Amino acid sequence: MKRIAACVSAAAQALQSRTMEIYFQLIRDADSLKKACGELSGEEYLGFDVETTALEPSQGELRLVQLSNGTDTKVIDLRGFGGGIDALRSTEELAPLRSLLAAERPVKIAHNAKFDTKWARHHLGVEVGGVYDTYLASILIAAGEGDRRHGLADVVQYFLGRTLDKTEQVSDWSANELTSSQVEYAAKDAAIMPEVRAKLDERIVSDELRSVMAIENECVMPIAEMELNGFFLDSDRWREQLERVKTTQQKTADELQSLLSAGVAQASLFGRSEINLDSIDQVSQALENLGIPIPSSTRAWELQPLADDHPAVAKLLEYRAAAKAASSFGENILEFIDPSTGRIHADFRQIGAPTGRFSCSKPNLQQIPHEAEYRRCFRAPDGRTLVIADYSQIELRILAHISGDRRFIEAFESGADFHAATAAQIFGIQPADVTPDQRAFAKRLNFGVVYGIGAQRFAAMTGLSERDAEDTLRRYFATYPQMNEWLRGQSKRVLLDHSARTLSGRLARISFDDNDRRSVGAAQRYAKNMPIQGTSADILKRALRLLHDSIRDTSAKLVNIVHDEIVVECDRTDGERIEALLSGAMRSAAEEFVTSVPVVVDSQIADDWTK
DNA sequence: GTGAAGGGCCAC
DNA sequence: AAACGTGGCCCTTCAC
Repeated sequence: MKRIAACVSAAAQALQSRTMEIYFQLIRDADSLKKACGELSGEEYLGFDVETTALEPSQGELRLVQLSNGTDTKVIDLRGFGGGIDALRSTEELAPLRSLLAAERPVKIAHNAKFDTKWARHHLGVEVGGVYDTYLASILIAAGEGDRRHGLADVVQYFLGRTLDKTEQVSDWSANELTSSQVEYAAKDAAIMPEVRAKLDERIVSDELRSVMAIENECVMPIAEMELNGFFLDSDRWREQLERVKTTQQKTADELQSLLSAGVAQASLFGRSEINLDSIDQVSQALENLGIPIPSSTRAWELQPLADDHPAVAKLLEYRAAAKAASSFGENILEFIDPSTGRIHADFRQIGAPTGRFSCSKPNLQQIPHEAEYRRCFRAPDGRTLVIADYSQIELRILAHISGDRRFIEAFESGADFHAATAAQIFGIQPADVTPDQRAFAKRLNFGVVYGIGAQRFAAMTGLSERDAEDTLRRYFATYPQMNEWLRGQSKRVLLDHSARTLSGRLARISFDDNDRRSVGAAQRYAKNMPIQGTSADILKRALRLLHDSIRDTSAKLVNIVHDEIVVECDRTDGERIEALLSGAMRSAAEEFVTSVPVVVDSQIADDWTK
């Protein structure tokens, strides 16, 4: 065994520097691997890290796997195993490593474990069991406060007061012979993890975040798998749709150009004006030249009222819609199709928002327009089918449960049309007598309340006078007194404890400027919304774990999630069975948190992602 | 050329 | 011109 004394510099303010001794063993053969895995298998926790030649598992080589109990570190060079990277998945030589990784104990500690587990899953064919993600732990502890970064070096600096050298991270991991500096770096990264975990976990415990930490850790592998699975996009269908959009855009662009240049006498001499239709400045100027009163912004909801009287405004709105479709939902998405799988492997951030919601990018599969023309392009490949399930009004159910509001709960218990039921309660009429207008009204109120809407905004939204809007909100809250109490309580409490929590205990630290009414108001609205939005995220994450476990040995693969919706792909013959497993997992997850209101999951089996 | 900020708009 | 919450992406504009 090689012994290296690695000097790790202490925090600047420390009085003495500290020397940490790292023992590591470089493993390149089956016998040593078996022995090493045996030595580590009794540990409760192991630092786990990998070094790779690319960022995407399908595009590179898994070169090193490091495992460490903190003092004894094994650096496994996979170059020597199984005769090439394509054979790693099946080679018997790696069986001891696979079973160590697959076991629930020892728990594997990794920083952004999604990355490491994806590589293990893709190249070693193993699902990593028992994960502790120090990256997610750091984010949970920060709870949205401050602009701290959460890279491993940042976390080590912040929590251990030491500086971690990451310069070798981007070195050449494909070289035949790795340098001693590379191997040492690899060893150190894994070796430090148990200590990082211990330190972070003290905070997890003292901040009462154990329960939400468990939810996050157990969600890592489902998300890793989902990203590896990818979502099939029919590029022919997408191109057809894109052609239609482009034609519309071209046509509306031409029409808008001529309408706008009418205000400028000499503009259309050569048939084309030089107005950039994507420039707010130029378009506003042109509208002004036409004598059209320009609102202080040119957002759609501002322009809409002017559209009836001014054809140029109507055309502008039409153009904007087409331009948006052609840019945000155009050619670019096709570039994300991985040539080796023919599918889109988007990047999901597990704690994308401090509320706990996921975010998604490259591309953002959570903002694909709802219209069937777009959604039908995401489909099951031949022989497969999609199973789509979403929670019915989950946020309103959470609000009903959290606040314990009797009448709001009753509106759900009736099992009838929820918005109609609330309309009946608000207007004091029989459910059968609710008009479509009244129902739409109640619907907007119900959703507005979740976001802490005020009378002013509600008035603008509905066309009511501000007085009438106030009256309506008053009547709404008089109808649901316990909900009103809860919302007011959140408003009040945030001023004292500067935080809010979800039902899993997920924490949001909320700062505001006492002297700034807008800042206080924003904090109060956030304190009302965060527990609701965040509990919904808790539920989805819990559902993903239950689903993951229940479809493990089936043909089903998780392919997308959108806040309250899960999309699974499976063999055609499996559809009904998987639909039952999916809606069962979702219902069970929600019922762990929401007990005083029925939970409803709508599901269907479909060839494509339309409803 | 690159990057940040602002405006706008898609999703839930 | 949003005092309705959470994101990401595209475009223009402007600074370096």
